[in-house]
Amino acid sequence: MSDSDSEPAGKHRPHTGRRRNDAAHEAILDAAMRLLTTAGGEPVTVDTIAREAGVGKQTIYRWWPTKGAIFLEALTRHARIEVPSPDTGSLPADLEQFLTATFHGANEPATASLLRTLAAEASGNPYVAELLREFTQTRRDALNTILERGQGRGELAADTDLGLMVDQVYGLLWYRLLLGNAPFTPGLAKRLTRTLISGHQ
Amino acid sequence: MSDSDSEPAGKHRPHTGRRRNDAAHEAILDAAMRLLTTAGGEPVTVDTIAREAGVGKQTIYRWWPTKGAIFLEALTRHARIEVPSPDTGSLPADLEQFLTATFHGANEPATASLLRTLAAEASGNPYVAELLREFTQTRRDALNTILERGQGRGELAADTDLGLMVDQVYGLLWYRLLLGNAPFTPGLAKRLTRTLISGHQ
Amino acid sequence: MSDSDSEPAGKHRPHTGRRRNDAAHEAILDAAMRLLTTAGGEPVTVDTIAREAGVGKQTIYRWWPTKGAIFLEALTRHARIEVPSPDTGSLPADLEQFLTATFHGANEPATASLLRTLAAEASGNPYVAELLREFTQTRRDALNTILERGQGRGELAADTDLGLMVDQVYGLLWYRLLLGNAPFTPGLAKRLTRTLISGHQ
Amino acid sequence: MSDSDSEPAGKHRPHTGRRRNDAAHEAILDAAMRLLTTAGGEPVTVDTIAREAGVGKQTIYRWWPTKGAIFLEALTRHARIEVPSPDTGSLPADLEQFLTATFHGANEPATASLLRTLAAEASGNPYVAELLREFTQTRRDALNTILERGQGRGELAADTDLGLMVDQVYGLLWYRLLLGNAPFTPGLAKRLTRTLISGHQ
DNA sequence: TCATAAACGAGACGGTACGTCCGGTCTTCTT
DNA sequence: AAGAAGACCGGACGTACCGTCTCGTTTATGA
Repeated sequence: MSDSDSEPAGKHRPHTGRRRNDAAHEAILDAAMRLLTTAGGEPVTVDTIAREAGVGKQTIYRWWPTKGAIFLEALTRHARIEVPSPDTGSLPADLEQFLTATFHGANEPATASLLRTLAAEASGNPYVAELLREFTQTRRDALNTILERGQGRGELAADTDLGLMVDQVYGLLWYRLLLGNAPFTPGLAKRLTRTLISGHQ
Repeated sequence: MSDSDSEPAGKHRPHTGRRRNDAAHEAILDAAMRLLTTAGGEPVTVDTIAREAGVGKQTIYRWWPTKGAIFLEALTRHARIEVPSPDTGSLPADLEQFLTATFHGANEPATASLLRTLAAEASGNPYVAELLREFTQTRRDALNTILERGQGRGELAADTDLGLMVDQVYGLLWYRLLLGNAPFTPGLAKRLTRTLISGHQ
Repeated sequence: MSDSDSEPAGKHRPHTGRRRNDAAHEAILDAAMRLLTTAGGEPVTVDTIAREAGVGKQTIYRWWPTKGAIFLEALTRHARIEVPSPDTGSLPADLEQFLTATFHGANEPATASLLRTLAAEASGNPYVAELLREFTQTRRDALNTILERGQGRGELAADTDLGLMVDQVYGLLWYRLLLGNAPFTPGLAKRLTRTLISGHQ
Repeated sequence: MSDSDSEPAGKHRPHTGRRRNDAAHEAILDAAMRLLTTAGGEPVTVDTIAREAGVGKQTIYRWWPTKGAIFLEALTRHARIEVPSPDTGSLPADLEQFLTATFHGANEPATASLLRTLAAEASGNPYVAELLREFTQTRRDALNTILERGQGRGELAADTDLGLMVDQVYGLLWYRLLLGNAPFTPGLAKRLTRTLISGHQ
């Protein structure tokens, strides 16, 4: 008694009531991804996700404000295999490694579906757009760090617009992902690396 | 049939039935664009377009198979100010001119809204996706022509992957358009031109 | 042309647009009744009605504000077989005839289901309650007319509370209907007639 | 194990554990009635009752199987002021006394709300319907006893259908309660008494 | 005095129905 | 035949409520 009463920092009550069911949480994310990849033509519905996850719709809306938010969390969870931030001492090597990993990830059907769907949800739903922006920002930051290191070593001109380089990378990625006009072939990372670096020296 | 076709002088054809009303046609496209640009948060509905254009819904579906198709025609009409295919004899000059015009167009709020909306419609509607792909292809072809001319003059390496270059341009365009993380500043065309060419020499 | 133009009172436009689909209208009422009678335990859903009627849910909500309103219209349509207002010159004869018809109607499973369901909807939905009140009022009026005639002939005491008599009739009806503790047997009309009249002489 | 199993005389299971909280019990019934009478338009929810009573929902469902059961207990508790079973030796006197008490109870707003709500819950929930039937049965029995006594004294014809008389009383009661078309005025008991008895002599 | 057991407030959960919204089609009358 | 008006089917949306299921806490025994 006196313990809890005297608890000086006693800021927030210890949470009473049933706690969030992590199994349901996971089941929802799993179901969302599974449906995205399996259902080729994909009006993936909230009801569908709920049924597939064996979950009540309310449970979804309790934790995610929007369908897009579900997909985004599925994406971040799926992509937790961290983007590498290689530091070999050589910009071309670092960059190629980064690009290889990035394009490899984008080649996974699940990831590709998620990104496509998220882009669709983001338009027309500012909240999802913001979430997506935050997600991409961490990727942009990682790439930017690599470039800055190279620039520090003189591998890029001092006045190089690093933001432009980053956009060229992710622009290519999203463009091919969304328009689907060309695949991410194995040699692409090396070719893009060469092009970017010699373009910005 | 032959009646209407042979009707060059178009004198007095019995012609029962009303002819296509071009005013309505235009009103629809105008309304679509107006709604896209004005309505900040934009569930631009077909009903809304119809009402705004003072037109029956059926009149819309008589001429366009899908909501996305309306937007696409609005886009092409709006962008009929033809993309230039400059031929100055110098690749850097040609390219910069092309990019300047392209980025200038993308900076118009109406165009930007249209492209964003179309991207959204395209996902989940394969037909619109195809239309959009056709639209972009003409742009890609124009750019490709410029690049081939430069390559013919030795301004690009013989083994340059022109498709990659094109994707780098349009990737940047769509990326900044959709993610909205950076604007199309005046100097961008020149900077990108320099970067691309020296990257692919 | 001139007909409609010359229409002198021509107050309101002649109604443009597609007209209400009477087939759908009927199908909905039919489906509602069919479901009520067949589905023994009957949370008859709006979706169910829509599906059974082969109709979009919106079509239902366009014309009826509430589920209860559907049932009420189904009831009035079903009960249009007018309550008789017999006038034989003898109150006992008139009353017995009226009661026989009334109890006969209440014995139909469809009617009984409708009345039970409506009573349920009426509680908790004031609008339906009002509709139901209006419906019952016409029945009360019919009975009241019969009684007044008898009273005019001296078959009932001049100070008889006719409202009470009416309530005794319909009270019995609804009570047995809702509580279901006793059926409407053939002799009931005659017995109730005798009781009421000798009770109010 | 064998301990508890072998316990054949199973006399007094000691009952360890916290005991039922009567304060909560009462709070729930109070809250239910308060909400029914105050909340004019009344989707009186279980969650609402729980919050109003300062009680967890489980505490409600531990003691009552259904929302309707709560209301029914609230009703019985509220109506424990026992229905009198007067025995003055005169049927008219007994009956008038009984009716006066009954109508008086039905005039209380709380009782009226409870009965209306219970009628609603009973439809669509057979269990509540059964509970309600049991409740009304005790009232019917009381009235029936009075009538039988009178019949024994020759105040009613020997072949009188007592069940019909009872239904006439409770029919009137429920009808006016549910339809609300007429109040329970002070003179009603006397008038109904006279009518019923002279109707069934 | 402590272990066991039940009841408690809180609140998340699965499920079902609700009433609304939109896309694309169909129907009516007018032009 | 084409147009404006607007009803239609289908199907997803997000909310509300019911009755169940955990949590951690509190209160009563019996060992």
